[in-house]
Amino acid sequence: MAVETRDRIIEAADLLFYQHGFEATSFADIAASVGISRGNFYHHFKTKDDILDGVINRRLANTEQMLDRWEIAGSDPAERVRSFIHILIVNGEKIRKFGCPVGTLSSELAKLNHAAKSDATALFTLFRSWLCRQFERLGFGDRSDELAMHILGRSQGVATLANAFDDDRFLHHEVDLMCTWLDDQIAELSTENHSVRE
Amino acid sequence: MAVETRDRIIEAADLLFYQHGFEATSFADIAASVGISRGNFYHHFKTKDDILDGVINRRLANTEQMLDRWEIAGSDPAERVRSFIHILIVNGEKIRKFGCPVGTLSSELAKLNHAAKSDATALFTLFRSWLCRQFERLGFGDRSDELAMHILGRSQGVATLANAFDDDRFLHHEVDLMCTWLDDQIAELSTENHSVRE
DNA sequence: CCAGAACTAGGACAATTGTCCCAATTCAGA
DNA sequence: TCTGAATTGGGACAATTGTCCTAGTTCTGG
Repeated sequence: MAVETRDRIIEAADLLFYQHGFEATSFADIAASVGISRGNFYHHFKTKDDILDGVINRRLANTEQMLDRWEIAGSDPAERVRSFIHILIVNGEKIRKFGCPVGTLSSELAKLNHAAKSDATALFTLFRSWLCRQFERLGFGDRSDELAMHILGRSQGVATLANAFDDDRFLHHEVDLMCTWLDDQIAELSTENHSVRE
Repeated sequence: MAVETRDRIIEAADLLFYQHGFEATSFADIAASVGISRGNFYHHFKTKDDILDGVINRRLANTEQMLDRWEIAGSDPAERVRSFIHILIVNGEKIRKFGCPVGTLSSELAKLNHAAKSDATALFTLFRSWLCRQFERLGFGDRSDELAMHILGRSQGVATLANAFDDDRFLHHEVDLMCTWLDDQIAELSTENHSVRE
């Protein structure tokens, strides 16, 4: 069936774009990975940019689904933010090899001046607004987006260095620091509220 | 003279690799930028990888020089670390457009499985050990490398997000946070020392 | 069962890639 | 000034790129 092949192409392209980058991945590479002929591509995707769109949309959908799952998982917002932080460990091996899929794609598209750069940024925005929502529920009000960006940035930096140095210990240590930071923020917030009430 | 041309090639390649990435920059691009013929390249650089080596060595030399300048600038180690943090602001415009030169190159070479990846990591190591030295002088002992990696990671994350969102306010805010973090670390350290003495 | 749509394989196409050669020019040293 | 090395420009080269076409095959709805 058509949809199956299309999905298989996107799935293979997703992986290859992540592992080797968008520019460095050719039609031939994807075709070989899927096991279909190069020419067959044109029927499913008119241009390479179309495949990129497909890949980004797939990532957007998968990410949204993951965040939704965490949201309905019942645990408190702080626990959800911890889930986000722990992606670094869950995907630790891949991150050490290829970096963060979101950050590296965004960087590459920025350099290529690619039209889909804003779509890649939308992936970041998905995490950003989700994190922001969690902080709002924790009572951080206007500071929520700031905190969301902070933790998003921290994980990006950890991914970049863990990749550069292939360092698992660093990754774990920084995850601990981020969790501590989260606890501190929550603790500080509650003392603030106390002093406001008094 | 030969050296002049060679340097002009490396300088142009350095800029293009930073702005558009290594893979996306062709011989023709560099030649056009320098204003010499494509064929003339072969006399100076046998392969594209040779140019990359030249660029990385140039960056290594420039970085070392910059760090040395900061080191002899007389101010205390904390001030030096602040100098490092403020690169994010000094180079803010470029970073928002193209990301961190060190981090993005390192990521790209990791994905390309390129032989020069370790050389790119050496650029990180330059900053890492320099920062480590400053923390040691501040009295952080065994924790110095940890702190160096922490601040290195923070700035990487800030660069990635400032680039993705083209956000100058975020960049400035995070720089402030990093400086505050540094002050806190130093303050905590001095109270620790006090309690040890008592 | 059959017409038309969906799909596939294979290759053509011009453009670009990194690499390389060669003839012309410039330069340095005797 | 003369010689040989260093440098340069203008391509040639095969390989690969993204794009596109065409002729077959498979599938589906009536």
